[in-house]
Amino acid sequence: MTVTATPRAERIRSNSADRRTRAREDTKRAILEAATALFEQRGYEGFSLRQVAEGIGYTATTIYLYFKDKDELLLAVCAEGFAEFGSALEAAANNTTDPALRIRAIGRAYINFGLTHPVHYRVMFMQTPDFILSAVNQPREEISSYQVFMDAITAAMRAGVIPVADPLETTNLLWANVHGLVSLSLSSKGVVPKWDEESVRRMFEVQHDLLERGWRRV
Amino acid sequence: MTVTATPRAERIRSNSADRRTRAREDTKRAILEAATALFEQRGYEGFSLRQVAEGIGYTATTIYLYFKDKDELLLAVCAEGFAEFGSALEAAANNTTDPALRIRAIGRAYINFGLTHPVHYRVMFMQTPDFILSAVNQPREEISSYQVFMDAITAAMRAGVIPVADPLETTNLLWANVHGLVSLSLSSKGVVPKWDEESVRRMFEVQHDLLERGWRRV
Amino acid sequence: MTVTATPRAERIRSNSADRRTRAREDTKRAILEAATALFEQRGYEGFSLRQVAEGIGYTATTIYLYFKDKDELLLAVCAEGFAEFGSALEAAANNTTDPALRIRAIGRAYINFGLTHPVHYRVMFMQTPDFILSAVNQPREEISSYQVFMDAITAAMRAGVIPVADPLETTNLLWANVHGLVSLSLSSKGVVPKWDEESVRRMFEVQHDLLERGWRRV
Amino acid sequence: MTVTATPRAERIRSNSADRRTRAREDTKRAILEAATALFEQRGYEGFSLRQVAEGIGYTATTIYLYFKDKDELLLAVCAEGFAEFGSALEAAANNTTDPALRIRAIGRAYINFGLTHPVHYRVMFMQTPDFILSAVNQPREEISSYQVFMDAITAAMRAGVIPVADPLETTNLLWANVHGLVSLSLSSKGVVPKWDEESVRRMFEVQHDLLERGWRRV
DNA sequence: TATGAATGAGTATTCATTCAT
DNA sequence: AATGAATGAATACTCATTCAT
Repeated sequence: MTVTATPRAERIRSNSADRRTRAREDTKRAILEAATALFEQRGYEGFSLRQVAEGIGYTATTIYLYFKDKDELLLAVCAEGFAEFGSALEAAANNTTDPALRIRAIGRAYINFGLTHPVHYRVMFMQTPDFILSAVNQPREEISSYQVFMDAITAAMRAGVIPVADPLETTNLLWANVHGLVSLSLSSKGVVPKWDEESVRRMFEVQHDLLERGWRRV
Repeated sequence: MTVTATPRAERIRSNSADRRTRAREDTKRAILEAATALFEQRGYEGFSLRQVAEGIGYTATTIYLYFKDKDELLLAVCAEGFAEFGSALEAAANNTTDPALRIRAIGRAYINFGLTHPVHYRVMFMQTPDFILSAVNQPREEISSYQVFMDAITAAMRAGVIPVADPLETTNLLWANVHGLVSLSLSSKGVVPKWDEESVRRMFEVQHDLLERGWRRV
Repeated sequence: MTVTATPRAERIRSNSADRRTRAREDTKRAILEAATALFEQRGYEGFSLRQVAEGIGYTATTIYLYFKDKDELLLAVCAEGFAEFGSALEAAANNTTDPALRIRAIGRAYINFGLTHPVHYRVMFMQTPDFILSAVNQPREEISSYQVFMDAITAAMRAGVIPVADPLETTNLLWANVHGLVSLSLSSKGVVPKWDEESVRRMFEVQHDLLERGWRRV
Repeated sequence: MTVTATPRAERIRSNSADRRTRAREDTKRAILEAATALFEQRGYEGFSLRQVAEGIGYTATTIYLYFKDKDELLLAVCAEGFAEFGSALEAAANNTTDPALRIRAIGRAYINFGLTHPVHYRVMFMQTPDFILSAVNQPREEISSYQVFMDAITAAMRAGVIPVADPLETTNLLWANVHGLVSLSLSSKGVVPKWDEESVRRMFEVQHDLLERGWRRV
């Protein structure tokens, strides 16, 4: 089979297919973004397909061409967030081999993700567990990021950097620390002073310094 | 208190007015309680005037005689939450004079409120500030509890129990710590292990121990 | 307690209540009739609350004030038909003591009901059994009329007027005979000749004569 | 059949046209069969173009290339039903020359068709005539089966097997008898006892026996 | 010939709200 | 003070149909 110029018809078909695929993905992306925004604004129950559709100038019906139903759309929104979140945490973890530094780096990445993806963060971590639970058959990316966190902690325990304790509970505790900063900043920015992005980053360092100091020779 | 010669008609009118006022307040209270119960049970979106009314044997229409609309009723429910929250924090603060202990006590009270009033907590601290802000005329009880927190902290700084730093930021940090535990527990209970009530209380003590140790070695 | 003139207020209240009750029943009746007509025209699946409502100038929502849901409305339609049908059959049965005549009388009443209540008849006997079955908890009036039929038949068997055979099957057979005439007339009037009301009544007599003659010569 | 000198181009065109026509008819047939199957399975209202299309691996849109709209497809399905029904009756009629037996055979064929094609039967004989009548352009196969019935009856009258009477009315009566059995079985199976297929066939024989006995020496 | 995208009308049902009484 | 009737807007979802390709 020689490399002939692709026949015209073929080329056209292929281009046309390409274009269609691209258009399809664009639309899907538009829906996803509108959905994310609305979900963040209104929460699970306040969320409506109609409004998503209106937001991007489509009919509600159209959404069904891209997502099976409401839940599938919402799950797609979450999945996206979890994927990116997991990557960010892993990248941070792989950036250093020092166990103490690694934990701080993960924390920083966490804070950073929350501050730069407020909408996704809200969707992922500030909703009733019902919704997430309903997606129980889906592969849980969420868990993967939790694992990154916990691995770093057990490593630090083995290295004697932090006192040995129940790893699950320690992970939860650290997670809660950063989650507290991020989520409170999302809910309080503009209402309570000193919840701007810069303050939050600074507060994280203070919080983590205190932690490390507390861990030392418990 | 002598029986002054109030004219009979006047007395009747007044009594009747009293009775009416009392009856009115009773009904209002009944509605409020039913609303709170439903609210705690079904959450913000699952909440419906019809069901509130049914719960106390009135027509949905009747509620409009006591509250302008759904939002006003919901705001009243929230206001009650803030009031109770503020009282709980104040009570905890007044229970001891030791500055360090007082901070811990406030934290405990905070955790306790969150765990026992999950739905209220959600609405009060885990939503876009829009809804709360829309209650512009309401006195901001929220601020008052913030004040309790901050007062305890500045006192502790003066007493040398915790290192001197920006009081606002320190308050935010402590708030974030407890908020992290409460809110993450609300979102993760049943999904991630060790987020049951007991674990959260235990984790709070650990968290606070670490903090105190960290403060001591600054 | 003397017969005083009823106090004015009382009278007004009572009248007003009466009027309301009457209005309510009128509306309910209107809905029922519109529903019956539509059900007959379009069958179970083609039937829609919206159209019923439009037909009588109400909003679809209004129907929910009178009937819990679609099924309750449809069941009411059927119940009505079955009640009247049962009465008609019983009346006919009680009109004579002669066993043979009684059977013929019941048949005539059956035919008469079908011809004069075509709409109800369609709803009651020409739909998928699914719907009727779904009403399984409802007291089954239908059965009562079936019973009238069967009682007359067993009596006739005991009297030696018709040959002894399985009563259920004999009932089914007689029922099928009259049902065939009625239902075919409903589906064929205007399409096939000789399916007008008068012909049907005449055909019933012929059919029954043949039956009796057949029975006699078994 | 000699190979005449059709020009090559012409031959190609013609073959190609043939092939296209054949392909077209194959597809049409496939659609029709899928439609019939779905129709038999889900009934008139449960029937959806989307599902028909899916069943044969085409898009819903494709169906519009073969049938103008949903109704046209449904009418085609019905037409097939009428055709098959007519054939079945004719076949039964031609199977014997004995006038009495022929009538019974036609009846049996009728019962058989109804029991084995319940959904078709429903649409053909248990609906308001509107839908069928709307198929004005369709040749009325229905009539042809009616004719088969009536021919057998007039023949039987001439042969003295059944008493002479108005042929139309006699046909209607016989039709009603079998229709009663079939249609009541369709509506009552599972609700009323003894309406299973076997009972119906048995009841038909009983019914017909009685008829013949009634006819003898009226 | 076949398809993918899109739409508009339709379905049952729920809810907040208004109005006359 | 309380209610019953009624409405209009909203919800998720399905379907027949059209159009450009």
